Amino acid sequence: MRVSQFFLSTLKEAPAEAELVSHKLMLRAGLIKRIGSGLYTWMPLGLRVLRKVENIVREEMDKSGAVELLMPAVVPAELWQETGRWDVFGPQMLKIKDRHGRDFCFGPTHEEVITDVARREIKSYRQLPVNFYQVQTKFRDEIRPRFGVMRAREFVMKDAYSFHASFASLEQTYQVMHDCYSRIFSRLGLKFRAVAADTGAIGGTGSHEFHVLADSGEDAIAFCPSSDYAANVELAEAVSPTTPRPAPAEAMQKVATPGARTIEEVSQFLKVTPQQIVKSLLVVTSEGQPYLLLLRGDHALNEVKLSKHPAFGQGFRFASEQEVEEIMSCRAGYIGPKGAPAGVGIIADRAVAVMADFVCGANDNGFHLTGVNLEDLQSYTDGMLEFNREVTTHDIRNVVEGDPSPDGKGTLELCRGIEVGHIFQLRTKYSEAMKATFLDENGKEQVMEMGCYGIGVSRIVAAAIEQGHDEHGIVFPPAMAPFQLAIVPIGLNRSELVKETVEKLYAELMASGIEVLLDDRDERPGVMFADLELIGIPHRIVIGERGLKDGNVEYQGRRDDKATAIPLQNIVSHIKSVTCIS
RNA sequence: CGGGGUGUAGCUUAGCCUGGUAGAGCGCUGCGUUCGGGACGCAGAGGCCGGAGGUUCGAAUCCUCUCACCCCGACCA
Repeated sequence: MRVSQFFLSTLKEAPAEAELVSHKLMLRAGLIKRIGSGLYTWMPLGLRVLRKVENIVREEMDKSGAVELLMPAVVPAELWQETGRWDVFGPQMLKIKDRHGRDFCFGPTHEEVITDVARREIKSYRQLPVNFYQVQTKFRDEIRPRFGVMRAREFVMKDAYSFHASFASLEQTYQVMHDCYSRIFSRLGLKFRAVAADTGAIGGTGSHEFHVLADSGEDAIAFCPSSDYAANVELAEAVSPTTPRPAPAEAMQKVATPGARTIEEVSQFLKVTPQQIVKSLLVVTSEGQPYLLLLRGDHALNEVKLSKHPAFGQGFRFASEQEVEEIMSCRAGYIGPKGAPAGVGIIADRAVAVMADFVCGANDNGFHLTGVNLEDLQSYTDGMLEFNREVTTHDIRNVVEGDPSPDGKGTLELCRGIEVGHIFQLRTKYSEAMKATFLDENGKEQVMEMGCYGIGVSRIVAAAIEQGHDEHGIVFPPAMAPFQLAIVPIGLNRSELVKETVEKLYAELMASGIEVLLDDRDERPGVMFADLELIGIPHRIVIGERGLKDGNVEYQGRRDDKATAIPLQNIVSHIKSVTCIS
């Protein structure tokens, strides 16, 4: 491809809307153009990258025995109503009406559609298992689209759905997909990690997320360096402390702490560490029942874990400032378990159960209690706290670095990741709701087991840039780069020798099956270098009279800090070897 | 949806507080000089100052309403 026939639109400065490196670079390199919030045009250069990703995904899916189909992007409401998700999915679903006033949505995911296909097509266990997939544009009306295509409303997703005659068969395919995903991300040249995950709105049992590791990632991952344990922090269990609760050593005292409301303020004011403070949070369930949550001062509430507690299954929210005052008769910042009104449930994190001589709010404006022990609250029996009401201990916090690994094989570390893939064992959630059944060997009707497997194709492009960039621009992994090689002629229209050499080499490299971008703009060298580095082409050769008079051209890899002179007659084989084309 | 912020040329922005003919850099067009790391000179094109209403002799500037976008939280590939 010649630049003069292609379309590059690079920018020297990043548009102000972009914050994240990958977003800035994608805009500067002209990969994407924003058309509205969370809506992007993939420009020719960006589309080449997107297609590279899609193709690798397709190849590996096909190799793993999945079969491609394509479902409609616009889906009738009835299918969603069958599973109840028309309402459950809520405003995240873009709902539309046709000219007859019938309801449709722009598909945010396709479990319903594929299950409808399966129940119509599959009658016998002999047709199972089967794994369908598609690469398609999805639309999710995100509350807050951001970071360019990282969290866009319209995005490209590879979604696969498998159907099985037995759970054992589902588990087998699940493992095949797990391996398939690992191969996909390895081939794409990404540093990634598979982690145990929460199943979220999609539902089901077993689930793993695939994360591209990057400091800017939106997800926190807990992993154990001395074992293969890895889980999303949303899920990672904070195990019960094994150390016994120290014996109480202090007497409870009420102290004035004027103006000190946050953990930080209280710890500075009283000269204690956050670990010695119990943090009290007031939440209200959707039924209106208030609960006081107790956490160690340096720990953070895990809302996903809390929502799994039976009392919070229907949802909960933090109490507003006014509600705190109404319920606790005291301002936020000074509330605590001692003397909390009857009728307020109390749930303590496991870590609180082994704290002694701690600090907590006194339920009196401007006062905290020090030297508090569970005995002071009332009586204490076997991990179950009792005082003016029952207090239960649960795992409701995020794990922190240094917590013991739940597999008992060391301590946890934390890192951040960008979720680019997610696999689920759906079991029969959808097949049951939609009556997707088959006849087994005995002629008996059975509900199909299902799995589903998603990859955020467009997100991968952003994630790869997040992981691969330097001060000059994008450093694409070769598998995703829009072109493998850039040819930069110096003085294309001033030197017959350069022109001839370049044309000959370009033809030869193209014939070798290498994706070459020839910069025939006759720009000044600096302009060409800057553009080609910005767009992340992995390999570059520079051809100028200076080198040619010694019979050389220059080669430089995108990550190399300087160029190497290569004799002209060797350059094609050199390029073949660095681009791994034999 | 709650909290914070920003809208001036394709991009980055000055001007706004204190009302008086809208400026710059990059990019773009033409001519010339340059030519191995985002060149230089000259000449140009390009703006309903997000939109609507108001105050005023006069509004980018002050007021009201609206729209869009960005950042922080809950959602997710």
